[in-house]
Amino acid sequence: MNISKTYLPKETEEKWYSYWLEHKFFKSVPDEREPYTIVIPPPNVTGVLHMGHMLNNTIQDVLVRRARMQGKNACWVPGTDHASIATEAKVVAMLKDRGITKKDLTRSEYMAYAWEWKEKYGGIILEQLKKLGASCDWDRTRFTMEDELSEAVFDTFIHLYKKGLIYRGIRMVNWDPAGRTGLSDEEVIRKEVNQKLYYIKYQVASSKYQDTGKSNDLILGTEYLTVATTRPETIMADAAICINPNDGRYFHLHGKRVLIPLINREIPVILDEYVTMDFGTGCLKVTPAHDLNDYELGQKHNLPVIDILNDDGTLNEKAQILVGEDRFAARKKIAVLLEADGYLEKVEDYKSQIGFSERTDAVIEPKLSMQWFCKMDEMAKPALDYVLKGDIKLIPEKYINTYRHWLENIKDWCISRQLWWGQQIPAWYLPNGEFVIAKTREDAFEEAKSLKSQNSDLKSEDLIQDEDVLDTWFSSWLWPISVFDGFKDPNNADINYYYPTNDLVTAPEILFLWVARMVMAGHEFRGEIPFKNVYLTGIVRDKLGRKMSKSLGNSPDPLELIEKFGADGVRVGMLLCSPAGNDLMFDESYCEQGRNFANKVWNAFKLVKGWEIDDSLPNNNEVAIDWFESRFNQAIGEIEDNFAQYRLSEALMATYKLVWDDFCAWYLEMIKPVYQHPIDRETYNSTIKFFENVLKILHPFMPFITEELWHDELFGERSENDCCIVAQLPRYGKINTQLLAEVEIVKQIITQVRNIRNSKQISPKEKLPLSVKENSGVPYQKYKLIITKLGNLSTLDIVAEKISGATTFMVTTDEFYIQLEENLDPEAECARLKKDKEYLAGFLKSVNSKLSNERFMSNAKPDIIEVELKKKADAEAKLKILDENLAALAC
RNA sequence: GGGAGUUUAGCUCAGCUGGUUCAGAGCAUCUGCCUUACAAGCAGAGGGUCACUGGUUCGAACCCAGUAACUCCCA
Repeated sequence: MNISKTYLPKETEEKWYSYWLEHKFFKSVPDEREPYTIVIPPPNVTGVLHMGHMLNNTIQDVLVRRARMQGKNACWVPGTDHASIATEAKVVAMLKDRGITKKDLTRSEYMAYAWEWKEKYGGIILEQLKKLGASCDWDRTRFTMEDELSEAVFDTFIHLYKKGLIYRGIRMVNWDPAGRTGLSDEEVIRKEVNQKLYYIKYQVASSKYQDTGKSNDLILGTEYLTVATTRPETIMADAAICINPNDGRYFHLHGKRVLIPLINREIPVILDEYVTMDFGTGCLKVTPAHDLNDYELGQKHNLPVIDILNDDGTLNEKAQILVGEDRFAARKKIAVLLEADGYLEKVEDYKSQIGFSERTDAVIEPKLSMQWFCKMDEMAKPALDYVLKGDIKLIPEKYINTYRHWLENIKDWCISRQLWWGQQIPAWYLPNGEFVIAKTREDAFEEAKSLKSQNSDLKSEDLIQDEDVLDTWFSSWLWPISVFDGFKDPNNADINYYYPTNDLVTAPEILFLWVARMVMAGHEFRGEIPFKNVYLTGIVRDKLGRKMSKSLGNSPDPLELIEKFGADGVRVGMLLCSPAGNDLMFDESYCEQGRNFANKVWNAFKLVKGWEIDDSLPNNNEVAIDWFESRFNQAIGEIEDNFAQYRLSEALMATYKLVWDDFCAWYLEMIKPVYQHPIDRETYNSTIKFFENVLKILHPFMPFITEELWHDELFGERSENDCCIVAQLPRYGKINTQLLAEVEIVKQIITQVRNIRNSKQISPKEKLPLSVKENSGVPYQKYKLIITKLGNLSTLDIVAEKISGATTFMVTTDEFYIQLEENLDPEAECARLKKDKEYLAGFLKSVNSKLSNERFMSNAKPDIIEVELKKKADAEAKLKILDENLAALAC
C-alpha cells in the first residue's frame, strides 16, 4: 500500500469530474421525485471567472449537491447572458485589432463579427466553473440571445405593448459623447473629481416689469443675484433660477425675472423647497436639458427644455455663442467671457462626484432622448406582495426593506439601448412616422396596411425597424421561465415540473435590476413566483475591505487558487469567510485552511486504511462507538438547522468541527489500536460506517476528495453508479444525551490531566496515576478505558477518600488526584486552589444576591429561579471541597 | 439629501424570546512536542469596558433614546 502523505487534488479533480459527467449525475429530467431547481445567474459571455463567481457558484453547488443527496431531483441550469454593452466593447476592441471600425460596418456585418466573438470566447466562463466542481446540467445550457430566448423577448415585448405597458417617450439618459450611446446607470462609474465652482451674476429685472407683466417693459436694474455652478457653459440652456421659498435672503426676488449673462435671454425666478439654502449662494440655475434633477424640476414647473449640446459633446446653434466648441473648451472660454463682462464674481475649488463611462472614460452627459419604456407601477404591486407575504423569502431578511422601498418608489424602466448587440426592438416605422409593433417584417407590414392612415401603395420595404436594442435585463428577467421554454411551450413538462424554482443565489447589487423584475415577469407571464428563496451573497473584498477590482489588482485568480489549494480547499475557503448576506473579507489563508482540512480527512483515511482486523479480539470500544453515533446525530441536527436558515458557513463549521475534533481528535484516538496492533471487527466496521457518513456530509462542500475516498476498497465493493455524489445523506438519528454529557465531562478530565502534565513539564510519554473521588454520580468505571488511554494514565482508581499530598483538580463536583513522584509544590498548588476559590466565591455572591433580591424572586420565572438555586448548590458543594483541600494543604 | 445596515478577542464572525458557569467559535498568537494518520500536525494556554453616553428592568452584548465611526443602496 502506498498512499501519498498529503492529499493531491489535481488528478482526483479531473478524474471525478469526467466520471460524474460520463455517468450523467448532473443530468435531470422530470420524474416522480420532488424537484430541486436552481437557475444560475447567467454570467456575462464576456466574463472570466472572478471571486464573486466563485462564491456564488460554490454556494449554488453546495445547495444542489445537498438536495441531490437528499433524494431530490436536483437540476441546476447553467447559461450565459449576452450582456449588450460589455460584449459590444469586446467586439469593438476585437475589430480595432483587425483595423476595422464599427462605423464602417453594416448592422448585419457587425453582428456576424459579434457572433464570431461570442462563439470563440463566450463559453470560457462555463468551462472555468467546471474546475470548481459545479454540478450543472450542462445539457441545459442556455444563452439569453439564442433564437428561442430572443423569441420570448419579442413575444413578451409585444404582449406588454398590447397591454399598454410599453410606450415611447423622452427621457434623460446617461449619454456617452465619445461612444455616442446611452448607457445604463450601471455602466456609469462615479468618481470624485476636483472641479471649479463658478459664481455667476445674473442681472435682475426691475419692479416695473412686475406691474405691467409685459416683457417689453422690462427695465433693467442694477441688482444682481449670484449662482454657483460647476457648469458655466450650460448657462445658455438655463430655463429658470430657483430659490427656496423659505430663504429669507431672497424674499425680494419672488416673482422676478433675470437675464442670462452674455446672451441676455430672460428667465423667471421660481420657488421650490428642493433647493438647499446652504449650498453655494442658495440660488440654483435650472438647466433642464443638461441635468437630471433640473429636468425633473423643469417638468414640475413647466419649464422649456433647451438642449445646447450635440451628440458628440460640442455646443450647437441653440447656445448662440461658442457654437461648435467642445463642452470643456467652452467651459474655459465662457469663464473668460464672463470675467471680461464682469459677470464672474469668483471661482472656488470644489470636489464632487462625476459620472464617467465605463467603456470610454468620457464624462457622462445627461441627455434627453427618445427611448422605450416599460410601465412599472402595475407590475410592482404583486411583486412586492409576494415578498411581503413571505411567498418569496429574501435571505437575509434585511433586504425586504430595501426591496419594498424600491418597489414603492419605482420609476418606469427604460428598456432601449443605442447598441446593436442584443434583441432589436420589434417596432417598425412607417414613412409617415407612425409605427407598428410586430415580430417580423411580414407581420409588421400586415399590421401597417390595416392602419387607417395608410394608402394602399405602402410596401414592405418602406418599413424601417427601430435601430435600438433592448436592455439586457429585458431578456434576463425572463430567465427562470425561458430556460425551460415556458414561452414557446407554456405547458411543457419541464416548466411544469421545475417551475417555480427553489433557490436563487445572487448578489444584492442586482436585487432591483434582476431579482425584482424576475418576480414581476413570473407573475405577469405565469401568474406565479419564479423562485421560493433568494439568497443574497455578500461582495468579495480583500482583507483590507476593498472591493476586488482589476485596476487595484487585488483580486486573486480563482484558477490559480484552485491550482494551489485544490477545488475543495478553495470551496471551503470561500464558505468559511462568507457569513450570510455580509460582505466577505477574502484572504488566501482561508483556502489554506480548506486545504489543510482536506488533508486532515485524507490522513484520517490513511490511518483507518492501515488497520488490520483480528476477529478474535473483543470489542472494547462500545462506549466510544455509542458516543460518536450520538454526537454525529446531534451534529446532523445542527447542520440541518443551519442549512434551513441558509447559514452555510456555520453549517460548514459544524461539519468541520465534527470531522476534525469529534471524529479525528476524539473518536479515532479513543479507538485507535496501539501501533501495528490489530483492531477488532466490530469497532472496525462501525468506524468504516462512520467514515462513510462523514464523507457524505462533507460531499456538498468537498465533492472531489470525498468521491475519491468513497471509491477506495476500504469501503467495500462499489457498483459503477454507487457514488458519493448520489449517496443518500445520513438521516437524523437518536441521541443519548446523558452519554454526550458524560463524555463532555470525560473530555474535561482528560484535558485537565494533559494540562497538569504540560504545566509541570512532564513528558507526554510518562504515564500518570489518577484517582477519582466521585460525588456527582458519573459512572467512571464505564469511561475508565477512554480516560486511561487519552490521558495516558498508568492507573485510574475510583476512591472513597481524599488523597493527601497529590495534585488535585475538580470537574463538576468530582475530585481528582494525581500522585506525582516528586513532591508537589504546595505553594503553587495552594495558589491555584485559592484562585479557584476566589472565582467561586464571587460567583456564589452574585447568585446569592439575586436570590436574596425580593424583586427577583417575585418577578423571575420559576425555572430561572430553579436554575439559580442549582447554581448556588453546585457552587457551595465545590467550595466545600476546595476548603477541605486547602485545609489539607494547611494553607 | 433620503433609506438601510454594521460596530463583540489581533483577524473573520456566532450569540435565538433579556436570565444556564455567558461573554463564544474558527483562524492567528504563545508554550511544549518530529508521541510512526497527519508539522498542512498533536497537546495545552493566554487574549474582550460587547463603539460611546444615558434610560427601561430584579437582571442588558441583547430593549429604548442620543452620540461617534464605517459600509451599502437610492438620488
